[in-house]
Amino acid sequence: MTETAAPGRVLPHPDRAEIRLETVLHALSDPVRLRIVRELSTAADELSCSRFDLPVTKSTTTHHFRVLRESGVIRQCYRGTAKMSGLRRDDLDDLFPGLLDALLAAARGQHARLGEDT
Amino acid sequence: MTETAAPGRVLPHPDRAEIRLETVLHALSDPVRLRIVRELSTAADELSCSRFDLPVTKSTTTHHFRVLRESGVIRQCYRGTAKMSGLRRDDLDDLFPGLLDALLAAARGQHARLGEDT
DNA sequence: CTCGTACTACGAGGTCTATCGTACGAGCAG
DNA sequence: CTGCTCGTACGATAGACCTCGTAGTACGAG
Repeated sequence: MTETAAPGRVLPHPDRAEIRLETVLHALSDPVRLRIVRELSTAADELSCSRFDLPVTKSTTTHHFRVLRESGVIRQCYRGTAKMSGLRRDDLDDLFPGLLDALLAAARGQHARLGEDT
Repeated sequence: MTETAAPGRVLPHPDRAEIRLETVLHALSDPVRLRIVRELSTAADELSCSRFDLPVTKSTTTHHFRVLRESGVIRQCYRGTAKMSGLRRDDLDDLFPGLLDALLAAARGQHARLGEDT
């Protein structure tokens, strides 16, 4: 196939320089999204959206993944019908050194402390 | 006056154990509040609300300080008519080790990079 | 007591967000 | 081609949020 990709099959991401701290923090201030990021961080590779067992419908899941992608927290691409997602560690570490690690540690710590779902 | 204190003169703060990461991140996802915290972090001591020159009205300023206090990011107390505010470094460092420093570094870095107001 | 300053409380307007349901497109297995 | 699964788009709704203006309370100075 010579064409680039099917329409709607290409996903817009912000450039590294366009990533803003407030937007990232806002993206992570939602419990569902924080949980996605936490699970994503433990996975060695990228994960498909359907790998997650979230307490919301599929529509809402799509919405949350988009917020994460548009804020620059994750990178997404299609692989067949599956949409793979992975953390943008390199970009985030470059922009905000140590922030992602501290954030993930805090998220895991709180999760262990309060032991909510998942 | 026989009553304990004037109404509204006592400020409710969340206990350390009640501070939630999502709430903290949400509190810091607003540019005005992030700026308050950034200025607060450079001050050796506590500051009064009127020390800040924010691009919003006083009503809105009160609102933002309350969000920060109720999320557990800052501690506030009255000193005469002035309301003093200070970061809850000890509590935050205990709950989320390294997070506050990484956050402040990220905020300063972005501020230096983009050079917005203030 | 009176006044000025510092901050708050309340209500309103406009915007954003999270959530859902339903209907649809893209790819893969028969 | 026919289904099946994965994910999207769109519309709707209810709630939260930022902002403001006005009116009011607490404290200290004169």
